[in-house]
Amino acid sequence: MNQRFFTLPVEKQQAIINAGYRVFSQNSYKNSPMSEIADAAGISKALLFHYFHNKKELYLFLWDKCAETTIAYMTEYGCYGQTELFESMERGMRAKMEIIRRYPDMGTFTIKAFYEKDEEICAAIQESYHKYFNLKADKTRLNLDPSQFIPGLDVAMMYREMYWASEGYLWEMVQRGNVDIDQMEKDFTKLLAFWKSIYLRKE
Amino acid sequence: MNQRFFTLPVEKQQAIINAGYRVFSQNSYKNSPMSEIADAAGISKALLFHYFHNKKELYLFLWDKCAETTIAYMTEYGCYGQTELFESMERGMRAKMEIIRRYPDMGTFTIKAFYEKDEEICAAIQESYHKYFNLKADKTRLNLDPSQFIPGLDVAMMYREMYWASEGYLWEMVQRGNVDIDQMEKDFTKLLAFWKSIYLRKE
DNA sequence: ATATATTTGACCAAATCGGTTAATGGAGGA
DNA sequence: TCCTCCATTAACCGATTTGGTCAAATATAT
Repeated sequence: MNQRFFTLPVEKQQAIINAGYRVFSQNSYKNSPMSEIADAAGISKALLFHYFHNKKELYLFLWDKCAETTIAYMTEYGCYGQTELFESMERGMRAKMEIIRRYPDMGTFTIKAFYEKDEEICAAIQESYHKYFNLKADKTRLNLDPSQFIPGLDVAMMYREMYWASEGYLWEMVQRGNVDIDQMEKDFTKLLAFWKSIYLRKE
Repeated sequence: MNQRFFTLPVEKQQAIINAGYRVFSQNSYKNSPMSEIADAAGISKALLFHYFHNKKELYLFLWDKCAETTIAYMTEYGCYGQTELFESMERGMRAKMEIIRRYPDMGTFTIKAFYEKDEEICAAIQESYHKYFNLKADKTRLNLDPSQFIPGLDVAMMYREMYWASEGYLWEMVQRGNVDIDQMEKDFTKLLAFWKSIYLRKE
C-alpha cells in the first residue's frame, strides 16, 4: 500500500477505514464494490486506488488493523493480567465500547472476515489468525475463588452467561445503526451492578 | 409471483427460500445477485425468475415469510398467553431454535431487511412493519409477582439480561455457520436451569 | 405418441466491476 | 510571479456481471 496514506489527517484516515469496515461488513468480499467504499468515505474511487493498489490489499490492511486496534485498546484499558472477575469484565467492556466508538463496524467485519469463503483472501486470513489467537482472554489468571460468590454457584456457567449477555447487548446496539455510546455506558454500568448484586456473597 | 412455486416439493421450496435468506443476509439488497441465489439453491437462474418475476418480488416474499413463519412457530410452541416467566422463556427459545433449524439465516435476514436503506424496497418494508409489531412479547400477561424470586431482585433487569444472553448465544451459534441444534438444546437447558437456580427463591 | 409442465443454456442490452491515465487545482518555495 | 510538487479527480478502459427473456430441451402424465 501507499505509505502516504498515513500522512493524511487522522479523521480522513478513519473515514476511509470506517467506510471499508462498513461496506465489507455488509457484503461478502466479492460483492463489496470499491466504488461504494469510496463513496462512503467521501472520496473518489481513483484516490482510494491511489492509497490501496487493489481491493485485496485494502481488505487485508483492514484485517490487520483489527488485531492491531484490539490489542492497542485492550492494553490501554488494562485488560491483560487482571485477576478480579468483575474488574476484568468492566475493563474489557469499556475497551470494546471505545473501539465501537471509533470503528463502529470493526467487530462485525472481524467475524465476517474470519468466516469469509472467497479463495482470494481466506488463505491469507487464516494464516494470520494467530494474531487473534493471542488475544483470547487469559482466564487462567482470574481469581475465581468460589468463596466470594453465593454458595453453590456454577462459576463457569456464570462466566459464559455474562459473556453472552454482553455480546448480545453490544450486537443489539451495533445492529441498530447509530450507536449511542453514552447510553451504552449507563446500561453497562447498571448491568455490572446487577451482576454483582446477585452473584457476590452478601455479608 | 408464480403460484406454482407452492406445488414444488417442500424441500425444494425450502432450498430456494434458504438460498434467498443466505445471500440477502450476507449482502445488501443491491449487491445480492439473483444468480448467486440460484446457485445456492441448486437451480438455474431462469427457473428462479420463473417463480419470482423479479428481485424485488422475491425479496418481499421472503420478508413476508419471516413474519408468517415466526407467528406460526410461536403459536405452535404455545408462546402466546404464557404467564409463567421461565416457561415463557423456554417456549420462546425452543420456537426460535426450531426456526433456525429450518431457516438458519432467517433471523439475520429479518434484521438486515428492517434496516435496509435501498429506496426500492425500504418503503415496502416499513409499511408492513406492523406484522412484526404484533409479535412483540406481551409481557403484560407475565406473572412477575416478586415473591417467587429472591428478595430484592430487580426483575426488569433480570428479564433484559436473560434476553440479551439468549440473543448473544443464538447469534454466536448462527455466526459460526453450521448450527448444531442438539448442542444448542443442551446448552439452553443448562442455561435455563442456571437461571432458575439463581433467581428463584429457595425454600 | 401426444399434450403439458418443468427446467435450462444461450442470449440480450445495460450497468458495473477493478483498475488506469491524464489532467486539474491548490499550496509552498524561489 | 513562476515553478514544482503532490493530492485529487473526471473520464476512460476492457472485461465481467447484472436483471431479465426466450426458445428449446427435458421430464411427466395421459
